[in-house]
Amino acid sequence: MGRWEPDAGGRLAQAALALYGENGFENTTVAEIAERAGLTERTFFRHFADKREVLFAGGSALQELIVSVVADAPDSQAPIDAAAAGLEAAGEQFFVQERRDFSRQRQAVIASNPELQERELSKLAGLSTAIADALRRRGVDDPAAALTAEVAIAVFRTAFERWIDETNRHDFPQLVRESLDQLKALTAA
Amino acid sequence: MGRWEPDAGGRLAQAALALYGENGFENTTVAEIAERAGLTERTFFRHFADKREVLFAGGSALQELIVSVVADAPDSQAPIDAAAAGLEAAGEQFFVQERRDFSRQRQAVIASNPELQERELSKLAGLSTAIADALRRRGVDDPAAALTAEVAIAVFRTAFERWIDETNRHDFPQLVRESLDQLKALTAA
DNA sequence: TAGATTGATGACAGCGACTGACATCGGATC
DNA sequence: GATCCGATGTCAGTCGCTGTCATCAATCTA
Repeated sequence: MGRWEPDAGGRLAQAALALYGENGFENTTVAEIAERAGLTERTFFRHFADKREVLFAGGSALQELIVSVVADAPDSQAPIDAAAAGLEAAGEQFFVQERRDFSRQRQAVIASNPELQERELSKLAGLSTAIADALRRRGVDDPAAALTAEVAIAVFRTAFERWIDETNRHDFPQLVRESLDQLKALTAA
Repeated sequence: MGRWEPDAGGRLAQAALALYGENGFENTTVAEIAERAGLTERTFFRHFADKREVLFAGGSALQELIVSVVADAPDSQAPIDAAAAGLEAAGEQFFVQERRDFSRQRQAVIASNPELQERELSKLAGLSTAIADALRRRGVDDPAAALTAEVAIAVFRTAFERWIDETNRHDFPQLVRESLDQLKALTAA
C-alpha cells in the first residue's frame, strides 16, 4: 500500500469535471477541486498547467495515436484518406460507447464557457499542425498538407458532434467515413 | 479642454503593445501599462475585458466590414468570391502600407505567447462563424456556408502572412486574390 | 444662473489563479 | 541501515480581475 491514494491526476480530473458540471467552470475554485480529490491546490497545479487543462489532459494520447496512424498509412492512400484513417483509429480507442456519457458531459461544460472553448480551439489547432507535419513526412507538400489537415479537423468535429448526439446509433469510425464522404461530394460539385 | 487627456483606450493599447514588445507579454503587468498611459489599472479593465483583449480591440470593426461586404455582394458572385471580396475590402481599409509595421509588431508579440495565440484563434473562429452567417443570409446552405467561411479564413491567414513578410511588395487585396487562386487551383487538381 | 445629472476616472479592498521555496516521509536503491 | 527520490503539503507572495464608492468637469435643466 502506497503512501497516498493512487491516481491523483485522475481523481483531480474526475472531481473537476463533476464540479464544472454542477456549478459551472467559473464558479468552481481549484481549491474545491483539490478538496474533493483529497489533495491540495498546489498539487492540482503540479498535475495540470492551469484550471482549464484538466479537461484536455487526454488529448496528447489521442494526437499521438492519430499521428502514428497517418505516418504508417500505406503509400497508396491519398492524404485525406490517411488522415481519416487516423481519426477512425482514434475513435476506436477513445470514442467508444462506454465513454459517450463522459464525452457528452465534458463537451457540455466546454460549450458553456468561452475560456474552455478557446482552449479547445488551441488543442484542435495543435492537432491540425501535427497531422500536417505527419503528412509532410509522407511527402505531401505545402499547402496541400496544411489544407488536408484542416479538412481532417473539420471532419473530426462533424463526426464528434454527430457521435455525441442523443439520437445517434452509429459508432465513431463510421461517422468519420460518412462525414468525409459528404465533404468529398461537396467539393466534387 | 476636457478633464482628461483624450483617447484613453488608444493610449492604453499603444502602451500595451510597446511594453509587450519590449519585455514580453507575461513580464508586463497591467499596472505598468496603465502607468505608461497615465491612467490606473482599474481604468484599463474598463476599456478592455482582459490583458489580452487590448491587442484585439480593432477586430470588431474588421469583422463588421467584412460581413457587410459579403452581405452586399451581387447575387451572381459565388460564395467564396463574395467572402474574398470582403477580405479585400478589409485589406483596403485596415491593411494599408502605413500600418504594416504596426501589424508586424503586433503579430510578433502574438506569435511569442501561447495565451495570445489562443485568443487569436478564438477571434478567427468568431470571424469564420460571422462570415458563415452572412453567407447563409445570402441563401447558401450548410455545410457549404461553414466550409466556405473556413476556407476564407485560410485565405486570409495566408494573405496576411505574405503581406507581413519583409520581402513582400504587393498590397493586401492582391495577396488575397493570389492566395485564393492558388487554393482554387489546388482543389481543382 | 444655481443645482441636478452624467460619465469617465481614481481609490481601495478583496478573491482566486498560479508560482517559488522549503519541509515531509514512505518506498526504492545501494 | 544509510541514502536518495519523488509525490505531496505548507506558506508566502504576485498578479489578473471585480465590486463599490468617491470625485469632479461637462452638460443639462428648471
